[in-house]
Amino acid sequence: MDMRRGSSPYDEPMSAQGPKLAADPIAEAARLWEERGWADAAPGMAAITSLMRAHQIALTRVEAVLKPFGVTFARYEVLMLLFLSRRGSLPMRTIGARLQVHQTSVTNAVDRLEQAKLVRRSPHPTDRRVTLVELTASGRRLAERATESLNAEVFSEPGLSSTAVANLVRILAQLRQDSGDF
Amino acid sequence: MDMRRGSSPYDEPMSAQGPKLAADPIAEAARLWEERGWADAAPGMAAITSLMRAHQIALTRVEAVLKPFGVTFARYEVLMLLFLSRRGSLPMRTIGARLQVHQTSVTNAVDRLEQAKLVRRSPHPTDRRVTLVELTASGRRLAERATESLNAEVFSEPGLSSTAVANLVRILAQLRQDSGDF
DNA sequence: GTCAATTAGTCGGATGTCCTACTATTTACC
DNA sequence: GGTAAATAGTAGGACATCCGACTAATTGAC
Repeated sequence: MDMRRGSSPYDEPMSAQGPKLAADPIAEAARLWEERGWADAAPGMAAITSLMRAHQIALTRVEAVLKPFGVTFARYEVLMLLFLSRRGSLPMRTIGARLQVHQTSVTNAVDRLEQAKLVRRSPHPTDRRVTLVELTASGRRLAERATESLNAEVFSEPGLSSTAVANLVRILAQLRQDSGDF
Repeated sequence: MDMRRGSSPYDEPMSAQGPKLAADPIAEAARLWEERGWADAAPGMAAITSLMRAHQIALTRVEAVLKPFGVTFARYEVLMLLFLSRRGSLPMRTIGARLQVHQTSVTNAVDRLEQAKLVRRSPHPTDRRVTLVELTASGRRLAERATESLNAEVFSEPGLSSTAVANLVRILAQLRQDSGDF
């Protein structure tokens, strides 16, 4: 629920009691949850709301770095999947399964990547149902350069201590595993 | 970048050496990052990729619970912002600021909520630029019932220990704060 | 006081995601 | 072997998000 930028009373102007340097809006929301008698759900609400907001922040940072390369994060993920694969080509279906997105999202991303001549569709040699996607030379170059930018500007400095990063990855791995993610 | 459902070689079928019970694909991706000489960026990549995936999982769970109520999470957030506010009405602009979304997203959400007769637009008494949004009686009822469902089915059982939940919230608060979120 | 700058909302367009068909192939069962 | 079931991909539609542009109203500077 978030409710950011709020001081105590959500729709009242800043109280006259002082500046009150902007408390964490998610902590505020959790407090309101407790007041409503939903105390047992407050921590979970705070966790999920935090996740939503952190995702939005991370995505914005990543997209800003990728913008000069003319690709979005969704398309970058497709490029990197191909970049890191052995053969350099993958069936559409496999891309969707690896990235955990719907097949139609893959069709969409590959359409745009193909228009930008970063990937190429080609028929599977034996199974005519399958469409293979492979990087072009410029697609490979872009994947490498974009990754270097992302590594330098985002991944190397995620805005958390290395301990916090490790804990975050561990906790989220637990959550993903409980959801049957792997 | 995730690359889920992968055994070691990304585009090779499951090796003949055994079942190899599906390793964490994000851990796999981090390993590949290191192999490419990007070891210093690997933890950050893993953290951000985990965030993306965890967000997707959480959103899917939440949307599933809200579906019977006929609202999406975006619209539910608007309803709850109004539900928890004192006056029960807020300017469009304030809603966008609190939820940290673009004004046009607020226009979109309020349009749909208004069509569903869950909220109502009304003019601001003194500032004619401002449009106030307020809950209708059915909007208030829906907000309460939807929250009870969400609390019972998602927030009370986030799929993590209470310690993990507390740590997650704390770490993400750090990340949000570093990004100037509050 | 008058006109420029700011602020609030909306509209149209681009992107991404999902869902429900629908077509084309391949597999599998009798 | 021939037909039904499963699999791969695409098309169209619904939503959400952002951006840039545009209108209306309020503020502020001279």
